[in-house]
Amino acid sequence: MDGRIVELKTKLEIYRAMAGPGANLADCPIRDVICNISGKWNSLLLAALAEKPYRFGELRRLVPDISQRMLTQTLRDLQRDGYVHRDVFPTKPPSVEYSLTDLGRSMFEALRHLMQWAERNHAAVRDARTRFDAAAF
Amino acid sequence: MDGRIVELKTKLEIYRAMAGPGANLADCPIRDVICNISGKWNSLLLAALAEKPYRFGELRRLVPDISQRMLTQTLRDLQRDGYVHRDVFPTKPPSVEYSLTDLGRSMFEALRHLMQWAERNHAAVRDARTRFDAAAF
DNA sequence: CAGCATCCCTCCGGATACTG
DNA sequence: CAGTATCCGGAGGGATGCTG
Repeated sequence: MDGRIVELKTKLEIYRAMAGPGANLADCPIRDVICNISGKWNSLLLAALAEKPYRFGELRRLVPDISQRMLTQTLRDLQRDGYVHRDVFPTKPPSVEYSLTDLGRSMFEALRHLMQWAERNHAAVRDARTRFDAAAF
Repeated sequence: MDGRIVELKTKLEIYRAMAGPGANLADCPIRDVICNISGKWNSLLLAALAEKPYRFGELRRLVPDISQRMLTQTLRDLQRDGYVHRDVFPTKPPSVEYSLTDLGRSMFEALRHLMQWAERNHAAVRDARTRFDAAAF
């Protein structure tokens, strides 16, 4: 299946206007990047770590209703993409500190715009939603 | 300060405020908004419609490997949140045109920062990813 | 042309229990 | 303290067929 090639081509066409003519996309970056920061807890943890480094247990207390499984998994995903650095101190008992990398800080700077917009326009979105649902009947 | 710290605290405070008993995290504005633009096809369709209005079939040809089901559903979701306007022309056969609303354009302006970042730093993210996977074994 | 309906399957994410 | 391991329900999303 040549879906990837086709998709790549459409991506190029679609983003030509905003990316400029020199845009040489090696892959489909938007989905690839956005999918990994749009999880249920990702933006929240990124916001926390952008404030200051935190240890595992601190994050757990800071976000009480995240399951331990999802906290581990989300942190690993963020680390895998290079946004988060993981420091292990072989003390007894061991402690692990998480912090944003330069790449993470750079990315969060872009994400901030969207978070800011979301906070300011949340009411408008919710209004549109209820209006749409009402019109459905 | 530069407003950045304030912004981050705001987000954490929003979370803390509703982290009480019986709190529904679906009310978190950031997640509530971001979740609905972070689907598999959402950013792609938004980018397309930000270019110019399109009809249903045009979008289908523009993004060949989206299933018809997902195209319909994604457009409805975007319309529900007030980002997309749906114009029906009762011609024969009927035609439907989709376009961005003012709210949609406003939101896409914020989203663009993230998309641009993704395009520019996609290689760095992929490098980090392969490095992480290699270190695992 | 622009959808809706149906089947089906993957995988996200919560709950719970165990370990170095 | 900072994780792994396992089970499982439900939402997300693809393929196909039918309609006004």
